[in-house]
Amino acid sequence: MSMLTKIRMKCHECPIRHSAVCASCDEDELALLEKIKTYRQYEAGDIILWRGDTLDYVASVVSGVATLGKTLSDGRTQMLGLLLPSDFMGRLGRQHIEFDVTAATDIVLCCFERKKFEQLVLTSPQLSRRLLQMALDELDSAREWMILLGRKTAREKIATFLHMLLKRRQITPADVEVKLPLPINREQIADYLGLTLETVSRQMTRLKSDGLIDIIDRKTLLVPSPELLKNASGDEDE
Amino acid sequence: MSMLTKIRMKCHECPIRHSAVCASCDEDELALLEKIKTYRQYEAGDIILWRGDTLDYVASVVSGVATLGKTLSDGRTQMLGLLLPSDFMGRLGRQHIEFDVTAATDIVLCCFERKKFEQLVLTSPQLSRRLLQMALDELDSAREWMILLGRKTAREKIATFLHMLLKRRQITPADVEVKLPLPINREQIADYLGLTLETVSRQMTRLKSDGLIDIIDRKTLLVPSPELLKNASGDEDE
DNA sequence: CGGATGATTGAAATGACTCAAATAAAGTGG
DNA sequence: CCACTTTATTTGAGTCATTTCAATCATCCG
Repeated sequence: MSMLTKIRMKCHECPIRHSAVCASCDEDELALLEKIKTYRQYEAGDIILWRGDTLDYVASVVSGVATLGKTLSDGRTQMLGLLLPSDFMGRLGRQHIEFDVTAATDIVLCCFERKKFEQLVLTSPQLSRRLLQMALDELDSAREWMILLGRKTAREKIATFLHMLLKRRQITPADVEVKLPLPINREQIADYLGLTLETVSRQMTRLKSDGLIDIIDRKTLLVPSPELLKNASGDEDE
Repeated sequence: MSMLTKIRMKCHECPIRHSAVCASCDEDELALLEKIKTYRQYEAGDIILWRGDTLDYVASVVSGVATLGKTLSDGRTQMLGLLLPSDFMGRLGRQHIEFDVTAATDIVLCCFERKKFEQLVLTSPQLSRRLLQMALDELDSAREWMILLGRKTAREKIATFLHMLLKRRQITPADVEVKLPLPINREQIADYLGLTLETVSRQMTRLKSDGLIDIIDRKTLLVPSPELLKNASGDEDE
């Protein structure tokens, strides 16, 4: 991990001010958070936390992408979540982390010392309510992913993944061509979807030849119609 | 759903008093809960909630087993969780439920009117903390299941499932023969593990011929050594 | 006993995997 | 800026685990 320019930022100017764990905090609570926060940066590929590490900090992703994963003893790896800007990492009331956290791209974290943060949660109903809400949201997406892992075909998995990225990026009209940057490589996609990287590659070229996506380069796709992608994802129309 | 004898019970006598959502409530809070609770019973096979139903109640499982599942438009089903005694069902702040909830066995629920319960949560830090803790625990187990669904072999899936049932039932010494009742049938196991019922059946007979389990009848196994089962589950020793 | 439902077993098909090789893109250092 | 190495991705051919479809067996229950 190399040293980069230290970041300082006021919470008011923070890009995730209204979507992160602090979203529903008022000015007073924000001031308290401001006092205990520090920014940290990691470069793509850096391990942020190893499974079993002591959890001295909890953090919000400010910019960049991290992955949450676990590896079985024989090397099989399953990614359990992508941490995108405004996502929260770290579990309250737990000394040790259960998973490996890795920086998929260069990333900036807004870190809070765990003990102090927990203290704050006890006194701030806003914060604890927001935390519960975020945990429940995470639970919902974990369950969505269980359906994907357990029941979807390789093609549906890829389509779901891409459509999910699309949704998380921005609100886009369903029928307009969109450029979609991929934050992770084929192997990581495979680990996220419970596939091999070869299958990921094959299914992506298949989606391409079916006209659902266009591959500009390794890390950039063009999606002519998000709607079509969704239709290929196996989800019922909601 | 047939009418059974109405149940009444004092919270003090409740078998899940110290493990359910009310676990860390004090006497005062308990008294408030007592006022808004009602018991409901369902028979094995009853649908407790359909996806999309209005969520008027939240509830704890007192006895019996329920399943939480979702079905894709073409009929593929994935079970997302087993609700065992002391588990909580219902999501705060949500009008509608996302999943189907089905009684796998005869079941007794301790129900709270959602609105009143949410009111109570706002005023009881004990309750809201416990709720957060339970949500995080559920998140952990959903993630464990993601590893199972994404990366484990059929055999490992069955072994993991059986070992999980064993763990949830009671604290048993790892090397003593245990009787293990199965709360769900082969098809439901298949839906839980992302398999077909034929594969479940085949792998169970294989585990039997390997001496890891003994099949007493459809719904009852004998596990000579939980430790051996764990070894077959693919999890690293923790 | 008979009929229904649940579980097992068999044979064949298949989707995804493994292993291996070929391309493509991204660094690296002169 | 170009050869060279390294890493990421694609493509191919063959294999294998699980599924699918079909039939049999077992168990439960009126």
